Amino acid sequence: MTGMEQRVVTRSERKEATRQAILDAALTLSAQTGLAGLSLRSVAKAVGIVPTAFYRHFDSIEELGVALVDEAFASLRQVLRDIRREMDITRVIDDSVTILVRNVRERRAHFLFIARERVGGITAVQDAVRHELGLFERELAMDVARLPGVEKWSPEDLRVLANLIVGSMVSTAEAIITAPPGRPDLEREIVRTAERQLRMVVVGAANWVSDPEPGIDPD
Amino acid sequence: MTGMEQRVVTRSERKEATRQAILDAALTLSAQTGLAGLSLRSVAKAVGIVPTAFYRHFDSIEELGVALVDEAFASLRQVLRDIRREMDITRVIDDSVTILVRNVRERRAHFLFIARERVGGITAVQDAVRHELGLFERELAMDVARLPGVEKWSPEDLRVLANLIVGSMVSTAEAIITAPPGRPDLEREIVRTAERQLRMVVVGAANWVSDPEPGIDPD
DNA sequence: CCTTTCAGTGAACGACTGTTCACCCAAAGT
DNA sequence: ACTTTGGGTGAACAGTCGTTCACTGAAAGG
Repeated sequence: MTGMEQRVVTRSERKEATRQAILDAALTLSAQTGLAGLSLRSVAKAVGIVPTAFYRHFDSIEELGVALVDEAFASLRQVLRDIRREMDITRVIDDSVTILVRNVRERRAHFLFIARERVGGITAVQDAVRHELGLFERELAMDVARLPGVEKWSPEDLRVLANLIVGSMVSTAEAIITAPPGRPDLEREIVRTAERQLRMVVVGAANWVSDPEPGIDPD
Repeated sequence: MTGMEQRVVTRSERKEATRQAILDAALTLSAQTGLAGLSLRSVAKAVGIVPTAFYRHFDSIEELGVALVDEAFASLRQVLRDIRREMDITRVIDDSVTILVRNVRERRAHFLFIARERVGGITAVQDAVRHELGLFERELAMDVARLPGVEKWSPEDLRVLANLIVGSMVSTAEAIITAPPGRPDLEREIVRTAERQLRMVVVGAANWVSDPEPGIDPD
């Protein structure tokens, strides 16, 4: 470091910047082709380096995929953690939807990546997404169990309700991702729909009575 | 035609058989690589013909993709039509889920294809799926509007409810597709969950009151 | 100042892609 | 019986893919 204000860019800083540029370019490009259709040469061209220079930062294309998955999953875990933390009984719905929408909007590329690879990617990535959502679903079921009125619910009903909520959140996230950017009116419409749907679900849950023993419905 | 019982396979029959074999192989192979990752040579090898023979049946790979989309969409429209037709007020839920599950199971490859291309494919296919689901959602909203107890609902609430139901159905279909084949126990668990979720939604709908004018909830 | 380190370069590899062409030969038409 | 039709064949094309290699030139270390 010099005493001057002028910034001296060290070599490792330049390297890290290039590595991040590769990750950013790969994330952008994979939005159109998918992770499987990602091309080393297209990434290199987008970054502004020659294809072989890529190997100074990653051992292979596959390792780049792993790094992308890690980066995107950090965003996914972040939003799930935020939603779980802000569990205020009085305003769960509005807060949850707000947090979800804000995170998806801010890290749009990451969630687009996850949404794509969740169903279209290689099996390992699909399983990882499912595992993450499954964990959140169980935690959510525990949170919901503490709400008043559901103390007498069967564990299975709790799980089914949590599954319904998570599914609705996935739908909402997909809707936001799919909506063209720079259209706040469409986004607010999605938010309104999501909130109303969650409210309907909650009303349904409030009027729900768990069967203590499963049996055939009497006609 | 001979008077004998022996089957004489005409040339056009052989051609149609090969064409269908190409479609089947493409559907199977695209389940692992996606439509974008489909390779002409891999399809030809699976069918048992030389790569160039492919062009006796399709003008290009892109046209094969279009044919696959058409084939899969026929299955999608079929299940949506079936569900809408069997709208019996007393047993909507069980019937709907049963029809959905049966169709998805029987045409598993088609729905896997749609699920993949719905989020991962090229924009045209994505828009086509969204359009199809949007049509069904509107029709479903009209059907729901005729059920007792929802006559005084606002049109927007009807649309939101239909959107929630469609979303739940998409989740259920994805769950069935994702579940490993030959596991009827997992499948029945998915069916149970789907039915229970729809029942919760219906209970929520039954106890829902549309706001005539949107306003802030009184604390 | 001299040496070492190393991100980036450019050529080359084998394998793969979609597509075209001339050719073959059995079935269909006359 | 002769001709035409047409699905299937095999070679070849230009292009892309991921990856390896020897090399350069400037920054970092001594």
